[in-house]
Amino acid sequence: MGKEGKTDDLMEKIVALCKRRGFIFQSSEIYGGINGFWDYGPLGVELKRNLKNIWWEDVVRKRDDIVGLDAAIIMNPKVWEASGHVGGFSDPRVDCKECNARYRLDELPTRVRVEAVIDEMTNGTMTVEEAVDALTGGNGDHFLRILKKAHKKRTNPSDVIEILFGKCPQCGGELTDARQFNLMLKTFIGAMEDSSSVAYLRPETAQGIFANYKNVLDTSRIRPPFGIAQIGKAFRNEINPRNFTFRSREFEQMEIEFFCHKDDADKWYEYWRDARYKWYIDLGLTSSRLRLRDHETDELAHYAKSCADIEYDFPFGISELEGVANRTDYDLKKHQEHSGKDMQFFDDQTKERYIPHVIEPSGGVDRAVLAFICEAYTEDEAPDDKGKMQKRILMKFHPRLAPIKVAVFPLVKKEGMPEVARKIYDDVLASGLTCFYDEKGAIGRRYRRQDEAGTPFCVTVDGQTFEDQTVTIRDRDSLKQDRIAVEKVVEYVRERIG
RNA sequence: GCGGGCGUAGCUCAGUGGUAGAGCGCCACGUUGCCAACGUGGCUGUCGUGAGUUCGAAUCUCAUCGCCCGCUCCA
Repeated sequence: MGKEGKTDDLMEKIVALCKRRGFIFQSSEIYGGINGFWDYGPLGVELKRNLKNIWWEDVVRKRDDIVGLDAAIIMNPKVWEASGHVGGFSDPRVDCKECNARYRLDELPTRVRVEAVIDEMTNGTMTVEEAVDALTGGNGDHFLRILKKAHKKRTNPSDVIEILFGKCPQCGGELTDARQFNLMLKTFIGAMEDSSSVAYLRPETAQGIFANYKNVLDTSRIRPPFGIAQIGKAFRNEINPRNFTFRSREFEQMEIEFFCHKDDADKWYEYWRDARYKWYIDLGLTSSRLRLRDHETDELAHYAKSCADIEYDFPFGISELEGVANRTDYDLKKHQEHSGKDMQFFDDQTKERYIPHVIEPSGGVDRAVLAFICEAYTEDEAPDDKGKMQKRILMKFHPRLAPIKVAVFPLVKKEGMPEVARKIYDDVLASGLTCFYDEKGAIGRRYRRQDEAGTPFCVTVDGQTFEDQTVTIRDRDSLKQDRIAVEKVVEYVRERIG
């Protein structure tokens, strides 16, 4: 009820599966939930951890030009002043209730200002157009109409003020009260809650890297071009969290700040843009739903010279997974100004002293996890025990990402099969692969449960196991079974995980 | 933040003022021998939360929290 026409909505099915199988739960659900926060369940945490580990392996451990960092979530508030997060976004805003236009409070004229301008207009020292311009910066259709009419009819100035003041300059609608918009979550350091103890939960991980750039340079014997990588939580007090975990108030970023000479910045930008795009493809986002999009010049943030988004076509629309930006020397320069510390690098070969430019590949961990979940979600048909085709739901995770790599079953729960299966299970666990043992219910049902968990391989102990020490191993996607020696199970799986 | 829709068992939902239900699931036992099997028995709810109206509220009213859609926002 109330879901007419949406019962087969893909995103709803995915959210339902995530809960049913223990991938993702709403935070604090037993207390009615809390908007914009999510918990990862037993399968979800494995999936997310696999993704982060693969990223870390690929961008830190397998490279000699990137080092890792794990900075604190709470930093000196001056960091956020330097980065522009405190100043730029904390002005009070008012909205028009009619047309939803949003204004900074200081963009709107005060009553005194309205009185003064109308006064000038009445005296003839200002034209109607100039008056509108003075009051609204030229963007006030409603004000223009009212003032023109008032001018022609010589309306009493105080009546005009009453009509205009506190109304939307564009449509004349009612305005809301002024409200503060600051997307940083705030807390207090120490026991006293006053303005001197205010601190912020970081709204991005990048600043922790910039603030430590000098420390890393001085201690790790590394020099440009080099990168610092970090995975960590960030917090934004989003006005409207939406689309499952896609826009959350607490989220995790995986981010590289890559420092290089200005002359090499374009080259490194292109390198990282293409490398990061390929990374997602290699992990299984092979479909046409992934795309790389360069930003138009007018779309660029004030600190970026160029920027590309790696985007995924989610069931709710095309949205950004990762942004790769050429941030120039903007951030280090800002921190040099605000901290008074020299951020220059001295190249003793070229004898050049410079502030490095920064290429930033910044990805959302939760967004990537969600994209891999959406990509993996598959409905197909498989025969039941009578050969009749039944709907099957499976998660086609890349084996590297799959939360559980292998499940082990006895074909039936007797004749010593559970004991043999248990032994295989223990051996697989000891090898370091995630493994799941299940002996409950019919074999077909156990296979289907693992399909929904995205487990790529299921090993089954049957009667033949006792004759020749072999088991069947079933492929999640094709349903095909191979018969292999018991001692080859780990090797078989490892070969296919890659 | 604005407008609209919605909230009943783990899941999907029925129930429109009079004893909270179905299917699936889950658990146990038996049967069963490779893809959501069958039989028998069992488990599950502050009807999102709080207040109000009423003899009586899952049902009507208000508030609140959460979810979905469209705008808005995303430094």
